[in-house]
Amino acid sequence: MTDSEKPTNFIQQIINSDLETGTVKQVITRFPPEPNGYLHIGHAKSICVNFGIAQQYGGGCNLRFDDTNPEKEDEEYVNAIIEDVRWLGFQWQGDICYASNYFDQLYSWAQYLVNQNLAYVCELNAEDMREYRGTLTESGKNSPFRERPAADSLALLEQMKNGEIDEGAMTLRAKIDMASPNINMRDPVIYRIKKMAHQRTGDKWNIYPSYDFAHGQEDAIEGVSHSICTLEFAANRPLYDWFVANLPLPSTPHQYEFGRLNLNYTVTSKRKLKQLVEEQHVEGWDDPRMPTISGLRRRGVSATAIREFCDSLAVAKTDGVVDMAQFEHFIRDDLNNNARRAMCVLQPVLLTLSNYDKDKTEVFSAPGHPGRDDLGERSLPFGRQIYIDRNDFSEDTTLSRKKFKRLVIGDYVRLRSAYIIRADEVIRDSQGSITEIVGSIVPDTVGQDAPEGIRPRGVIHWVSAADSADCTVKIYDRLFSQAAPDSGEGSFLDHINPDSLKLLGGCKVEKGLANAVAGDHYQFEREGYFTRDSQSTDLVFNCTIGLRDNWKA
RNA sequence: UGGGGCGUCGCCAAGUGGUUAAGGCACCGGGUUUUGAUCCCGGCAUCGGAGGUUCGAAUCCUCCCGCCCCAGCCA
Repeated sequence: MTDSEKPTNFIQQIINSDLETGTVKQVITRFPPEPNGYLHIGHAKSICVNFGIAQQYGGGCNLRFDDTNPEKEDEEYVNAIIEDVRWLGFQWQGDICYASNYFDQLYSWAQYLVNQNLAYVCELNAEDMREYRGTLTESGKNSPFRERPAADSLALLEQMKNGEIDEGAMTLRAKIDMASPNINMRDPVIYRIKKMAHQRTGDKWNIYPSYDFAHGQEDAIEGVSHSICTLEFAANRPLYDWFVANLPLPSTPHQYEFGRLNLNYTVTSKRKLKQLVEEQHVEGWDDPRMPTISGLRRRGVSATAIREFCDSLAVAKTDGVVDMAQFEHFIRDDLNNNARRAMCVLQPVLLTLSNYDKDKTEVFSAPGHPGRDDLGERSLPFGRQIYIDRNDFSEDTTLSRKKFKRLVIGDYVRLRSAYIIRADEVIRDSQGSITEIVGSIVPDTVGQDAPEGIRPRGVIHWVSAADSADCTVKIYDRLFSQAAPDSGEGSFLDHINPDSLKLLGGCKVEKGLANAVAGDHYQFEREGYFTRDSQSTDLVFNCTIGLRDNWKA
């Protein structure tokens, strides 16, 4: 779908109307990750939405770290997130923003609220506070500290800030309505004591603002016009608006929520991904089986594919689960159009062409891509001995041509970009397994149609035995064997697929790929799409995704 | 259960009172093909349910059913 055909989503409709009425002059959005984990495919949608809208309306999008909880955050994540956003192809407006840059301002707004008699220092402990909060059906009760004089709260807040109060002993709470049907409005905590160094502000603070007290104000400071987040924050919107209404903010941002991306056969929750990493169910955040941006990148998924996929998703208020096949479609689509072709034999078996001179070699030329001349040509050395895949050979002569379009003893097949050959006999070891196939070429068939009377069953790939490179290939399957690993009884860990990684050693690849670079994409013809693994020094290829395979055996 | 949100083909999703109810994915047929790929052609829903308003409803009203989110000093 092109942009012009794409329907206007509900956020764009709101923006259009804001622009028309003049309530908004310049569209500013933001992508606000908390640096407590790596970005995943779900974030990619949010990134595409936020940066995409800013781009569409000629505005800007901020990259802002919502670093209000030093307990869970780390600089490693900050750096990984920056790299991922950049790799996805987006550029934020101006400098990178941090919630922690606004801590002073936030603190003075907290004092402002106290002075307005709209916040107070509460000494209820966590347990009591829960008790006082009430339940979904019963309203809460006022804290006994609710009517504390502003001057006292101010002094206490200062002591909290200075580290003179124990963690958990006090909080600063907004004074709203303990009887509100929206639990978020029942005097929410806006500052809590955490005597903990922050990765950016060091030990300056002993108290940190809560998400609710920070987010809208950050938006206001940055002039964000449309603060777009996911559905689960909808219940926080009244609180967001309450701060915007009661604080002397430089602008009045608004929050809008859309449905986050869910994909089947995987998990998109930083908490769970972190667990997979920490409990070593995977190699790390960038394990190619992970739905993280870094994992997908290492797997060989292109940024373009991720963007196209995200753009194909609707921005709406429904929260569905997208079929992994839909993502895979965009991965294949991009790779099919852009990946260079190459041949790699995954399970090699030696094939000797008995009628081809021992000392003779030829070099054939094959296109880098069947439909793209700009990808040039590649050279394929050929000789008396080549490797083909064990799966491309059978001794069963009863196999129909339709059912088995590969090499069968006594029959013909086309070697891709080379000769038509025939299989004549097999050589076995003492165990009886095939160690070598002996065959023969049909002369003058390179680049030529099959001669009269010879009908190759199909086309198979191959590689020169003398002039190819050894490599290892990693084939991945879905990390979880259940479509919804999250749901149901038990842990999502119970549904980890034990066979999600298959390691194939001793593969043979075209010599030209011996120096392949991680991030370059290849289609190993008749197999799938691959990229060199960035974490190995040896020649290791990760299978990004297999080719579509429509034939039914 | 109180509040908020959502229910259109297996999945995603257009649709905002009058359309043969878009499109994509998946799937099923067929064609092309030196990749069983790509590509091409064709097939594939009466809109959660029941009432009602209307000449006319997926679109409006009523009731019902189902799913998601909120009771962190997480975000």
